[in-house]
Amino acid sequence: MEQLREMLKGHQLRTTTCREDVLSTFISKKNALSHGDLEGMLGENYDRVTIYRTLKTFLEKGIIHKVLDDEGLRYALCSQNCSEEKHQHDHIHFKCNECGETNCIENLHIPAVKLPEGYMPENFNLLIQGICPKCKS
Amino acid sequence: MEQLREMLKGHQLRTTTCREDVLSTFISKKNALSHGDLEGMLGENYDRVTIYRTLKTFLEKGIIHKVLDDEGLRYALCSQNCSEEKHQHDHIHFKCNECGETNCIENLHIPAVKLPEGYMPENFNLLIQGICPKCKS
DNA sequence: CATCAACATGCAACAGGGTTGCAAAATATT
DNA sequence: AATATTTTGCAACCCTGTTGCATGTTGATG
Repeated sequence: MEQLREMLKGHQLRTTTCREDVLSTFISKKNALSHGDLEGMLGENYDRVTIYRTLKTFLEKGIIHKVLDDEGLRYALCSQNCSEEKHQHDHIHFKCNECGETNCIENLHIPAVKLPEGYMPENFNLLIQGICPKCKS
Repeated sequence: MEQLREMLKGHQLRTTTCREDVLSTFISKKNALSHGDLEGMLGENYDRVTIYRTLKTFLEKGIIHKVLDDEGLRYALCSQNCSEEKHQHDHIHFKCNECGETNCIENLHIPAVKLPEGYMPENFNLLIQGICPKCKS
């Protein structure tokens, strides 16, 4: 409750019930969530558009980041305290082909790739698909 | 011309002008293309739906594969001869933040990542964003 | 604790991506 | 040239995401 307000304030955001609810949903569910997921969970309380705008704001402020897989766009909490200026740009995501959940894998770096001459890489995004621990029987 | 027919036949596909045009567009442009890109180039000749279905067919037959970046979904030719059964599942894509083009980087493997216990990876997709050789001045 | 500017929300409307069903057209085969 | 099979175009539809504007909230100030 109180920590939600703190987090929002820390990013220069006013506290509103929608922002608190979206943020606490990201914290409790740990996997990446799409707008549709959030709408399913909170849609009776808030307008679709408000949820879109909340996500956009959180993105800009560095509270969440985009997660892409072959089904579309999702969002997940930034592990580090990212800010408007400085985003952590080195992500590994694992999508389970069984349960469909996508999770960030923390504490793991993407190994260096030596690109051909002339490429100047700025950030890396690795998506691994397979079976997650929960689903392997 | 003739090789297009051969490629289509090789995948058990009837030759139609739409398929030939889409395929030859992928061959001439080398970067990844979205449905919208193709519609822009060929849309006067073919219905949107036909282009969607062509892409879907090519995907299933292993002629093209999906490419994802933060802007959405695109498609690119499979380098190897993939088939319905066997897809090459190890892709590195480079998206230029300057010109917006996304390209496959061939002949480069994704280095092994040691995942936490319990994860069973099946395929890997690495998206690198930065500045491409053409745009670095 | 009342006031007020700045900001957030809901609503309506819209644009784009993507899918499905069905009738008409084109393909490959004989 | 005739036929079965596959493709196409069209209409209709759903989902995602955005914008403009009027109304409602927030938090800072006196």
